[in-house]
Amino acid sequence: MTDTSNSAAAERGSASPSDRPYAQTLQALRDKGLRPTRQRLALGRLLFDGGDRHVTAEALHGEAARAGVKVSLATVYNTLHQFTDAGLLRQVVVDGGCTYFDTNLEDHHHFYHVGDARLEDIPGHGISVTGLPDVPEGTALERVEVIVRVDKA
Amino acid sequence: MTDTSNSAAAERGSASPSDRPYAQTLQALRDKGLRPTRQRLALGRLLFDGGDRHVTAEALHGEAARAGVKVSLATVYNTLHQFTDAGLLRQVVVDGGCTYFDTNLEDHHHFYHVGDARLEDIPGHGISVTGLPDVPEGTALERVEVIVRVDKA
DNA sequence: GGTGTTGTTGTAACAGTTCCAAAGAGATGG
DNA sequence: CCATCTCTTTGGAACTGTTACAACAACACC
Repeated sequence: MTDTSNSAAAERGSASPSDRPYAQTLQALRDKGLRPTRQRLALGRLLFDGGDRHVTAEALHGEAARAGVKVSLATVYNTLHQFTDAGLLRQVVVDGGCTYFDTNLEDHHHFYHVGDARLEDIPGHGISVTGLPDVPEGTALERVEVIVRVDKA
Repeated sequence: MTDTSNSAAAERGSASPSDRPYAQTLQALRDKGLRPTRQRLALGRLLFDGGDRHVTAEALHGEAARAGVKVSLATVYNTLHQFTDAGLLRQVVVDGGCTYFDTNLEDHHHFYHVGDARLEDIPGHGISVTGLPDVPEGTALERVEVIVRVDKA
């Protein structure tokens, strides 16, 4: 029963990402020479379907399990790192203890909810940091991170 | 850009720090109802003698050992947290893996040297972050952290 | 299909940190 | 100075998030 290979035909994505959740992931995996395996695609869908997200490895692992996708924690870690290397995710550091991965690749900053260890994008692009001195001798700027720590009022 | 007078150094150093290195620590411990034990005083001296510092628990432990002070790692952790609670230290988060404690209590920001996992104060107080939206409903601002990640050029 | 390459997985290893129960040091009142 | 009570310190076990590893599975290619 399988003449239904239209999804394969549709893969060459130049349309909006919400259109075909896999398209973006698929393309990026190809570009990086990573095989589009069941696990990677499933995780890709969880990550990139819907809006911007901030996940930890453990959280994503649980989510996958709940969604009926059988993936090992090791694979979740591998995949998150591969996605990061492939430029599909960004790693955000806010708190010892665990690592957050952000699907929003734009230059932006975060609110960090101290109480529930949750990360939230700061909306808008109006933020700017002024008065920064030159970086130390012999170093190059990598990124400026602004983390606004907030807690329950 | 404000004038760069160092008020922390002033507050701390007006009575020549090398003179009575314990004084500040002692007083703060008293205020918090913590006994001024050998360990706490020794660590206090290592931390507050000299300029602003950024230490990890492990680093301070090693330093203490090298200085001939016998302190267990558990005590170093305890002490760092107690000092933080007492308002003598500030905890800075830059990278998973380990926790940094900063003796500089002023409102300031950091360069983070990615390569050697080292933290450095950003000199001057001219930095300001503009364009920040209001904090999310039901939360209160705790702190704005700016971390300028730099790496070997 | 065989065969080599790439992925996945469970588990062990690891690092930093915290927890814990027992021993030690400091304060307090006689 | 002793008894006693409380606060500290300590070593080691336990825990957590993460990485390493070796065996097994899946796929691509001839």
